[in-house]
Amino acid sequence: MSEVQSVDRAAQILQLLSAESPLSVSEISRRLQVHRSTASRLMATLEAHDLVEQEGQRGAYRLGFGLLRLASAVTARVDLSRDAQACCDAAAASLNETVNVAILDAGYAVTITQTVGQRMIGVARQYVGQRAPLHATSTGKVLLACSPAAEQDRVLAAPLEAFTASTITSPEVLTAELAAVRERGWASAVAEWEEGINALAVPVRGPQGAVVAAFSTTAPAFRLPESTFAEHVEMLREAAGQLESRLGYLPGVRASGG
Amino acid sequence: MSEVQSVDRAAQILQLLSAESPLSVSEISRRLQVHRSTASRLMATLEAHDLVEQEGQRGAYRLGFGLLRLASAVTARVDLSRDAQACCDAAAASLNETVNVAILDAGYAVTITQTVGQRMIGVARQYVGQRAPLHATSTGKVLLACSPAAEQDRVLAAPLEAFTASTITSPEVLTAELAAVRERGWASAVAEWEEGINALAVPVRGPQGAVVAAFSTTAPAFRLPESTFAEHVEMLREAAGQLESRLGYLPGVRASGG
DNA sequence: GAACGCTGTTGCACTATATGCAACAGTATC
DNA sequence: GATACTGTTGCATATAGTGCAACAGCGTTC
Repeated sequence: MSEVQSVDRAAQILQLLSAESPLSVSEISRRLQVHRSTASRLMATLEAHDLVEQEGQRGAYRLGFGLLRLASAVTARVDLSRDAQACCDAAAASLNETVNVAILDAGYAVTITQTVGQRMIGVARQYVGQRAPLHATSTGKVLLACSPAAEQDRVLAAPLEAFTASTITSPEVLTAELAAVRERGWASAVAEWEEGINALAVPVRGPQGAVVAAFSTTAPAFRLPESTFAEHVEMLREAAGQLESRLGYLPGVRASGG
Repeated sequence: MSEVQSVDRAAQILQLLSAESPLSVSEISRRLQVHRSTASRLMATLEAHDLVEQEGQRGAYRLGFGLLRLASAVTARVDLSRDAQACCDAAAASLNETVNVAILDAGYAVTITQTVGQRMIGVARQYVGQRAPLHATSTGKVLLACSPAAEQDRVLAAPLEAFTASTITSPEVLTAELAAVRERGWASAVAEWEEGINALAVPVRGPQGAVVAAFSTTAPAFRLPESTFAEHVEMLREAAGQLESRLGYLPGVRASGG
C-alpha cells in the first residue's frame, strides 16, 4: 500500500486516462472502487492543477496540458532529447518503421523519443517514458553491453525475468549475447520482450565517445525478419551517426565495437 | 482551497520540481509548510508512480519519466503536434529565435510545441502546456480573430486583464485589432503579455481550410522591433506553409485574410 | 575524534481531512 | 412520465494523513 492513499488514487486516475481517454467520473469511481463523490473531488483537484480537463459540460475527463509543462521539464533535463527527436523523425521516414532513442536510467532502458512508423500510426505501442528491461530489449542490450563491468555484473546477478518464451533468462547466455553485441556493434531482440515484435538497436556516442543512448527500430517480426537485420542495421547506424554528429561525436576517436 | 488537500500538495510538488530541480525533502517541506515526514511520504507516493525520482541515495528529488508517459498521451491526442515539432525546429533554425505552435483550447492559446532559438537556450521561458490569454498574445489574437463571432463576443464581453502597461484592455480597441489581424493575416504582441518581449504569429490551416493553430516567434523587443515585422512574418508564413502542407491544406482553397 | 547541524525515515497517537451517504438537478432513453 | 444514470455538494463520521519524537546517517567545523 502506498504512503498517501489519496495521492495514490490521483496518480491512478492519471494512468487510467493515459491508457483510455476520455473517462467519466462514474467510470473512474468504478475502476478505483471509490464513491462517485470521492472521484469527483479527486478530479476537481487534478483539474485545478491542469492535470486533467473536462470535455464539454457533462463529463468526460481527459488528461490536461499541465502535464506537457511538467514533461517539458523532464525532457529539458535530458540533453539529447531535442536532437534525438529530429533524428527519429528522419529515420522513421527512411526505415518506414517505428524508431526510438533510449537512455540508461536506474537499471532500465528508458525511451526518451519515439517516432511511429507510417504503417503503425494509431496502433503503435507508446514507449516514451517506459522503463524497459535491459536483458530483453535491443536498446537494453546495447546500453548494458557498453556499460561498466560492475553494472553488467549487477544485472547478471539478478533474476532475469522471462517476458516471452524467447527471453534470455540464463546469465551465461546473456553474457555471450552481450559479448556478441560488443563484437558486432548492434543488438537484436527477437520476440524477447513482446510476442511477435522484433527490434534492432545500435549505440549512440557522445562527445567523449562514451555510449550515451541507443537508437532502435521496432516492428512486427514478419516485417523485420532476421534475414533483413543487416540492411536495417546499416540504416540505423546512419541515423545514429546523424545524432552523434549533432552531439559532437567524431567517428574514429576511441571507437569500440562496430 | 482545493478539494483534496494532499493531492493539491502533491501537484504543488510537481510544479516546484518543474521550476527548479532537484529539490530535497526538507526544502519541499519548507516551501509547502508541512512537516518533513509529510513531505517524505508525499514524495514516496509520487515516486511509486514514477512521477518523481531520487537522484543518488540521499535526496534530492527530480521529476520522473512517468510524466513523459502521461504527456505522450496528451500530445498523441493533439493530431498536429508531431508535424508541428519538426516545423518548429526548422523555423527556429532559419529565424534564429524561439518558435511556437499554439492551439485554441477552452478560451486560451495553449502552446503544444516549442523550439527555443539558439540564442535563448537555457534562458528561454517554457511555453509548452502554458495557457496564454487570447487578447494579450500574438497566437491568441490569431486564434481569436479566426474564431466564430460567438467566441469573439465571449472574450470581448469578459474583463480584459492587463498584464503590462501595453496590454489591450478596451473591447473596442481589441475589436479593431482583430479586424486588422484578419485583414493582414498576422498578429503581433508588443510587450503586451510580458515586458520587453515581442511576438508575431500567423494562422495555420487544416485540410478544410479552417484555422487550427497559430505559428509564432518570440524574442526580446530589441531583436524583434516593429521595423522587422514584415520580414519575420514572411518567414513565419513560409514555416506555417510547411506545416499546412503536411496537414493537407491546399493554399488558394477558401483562403481568408492574408 | 567530538560536536553540531541538517538530512530522510518511521512508529505511534491524535486530529483534521477525506470519505461515503443522501439528496438534488440534469440528461438520455424507453 | 418513468427509469436509469450522471456529477455535484452539504453534512456527519471514520479513517487516513499528519506532526511529533526518535533514530541513523552524512557533512562540516573545531
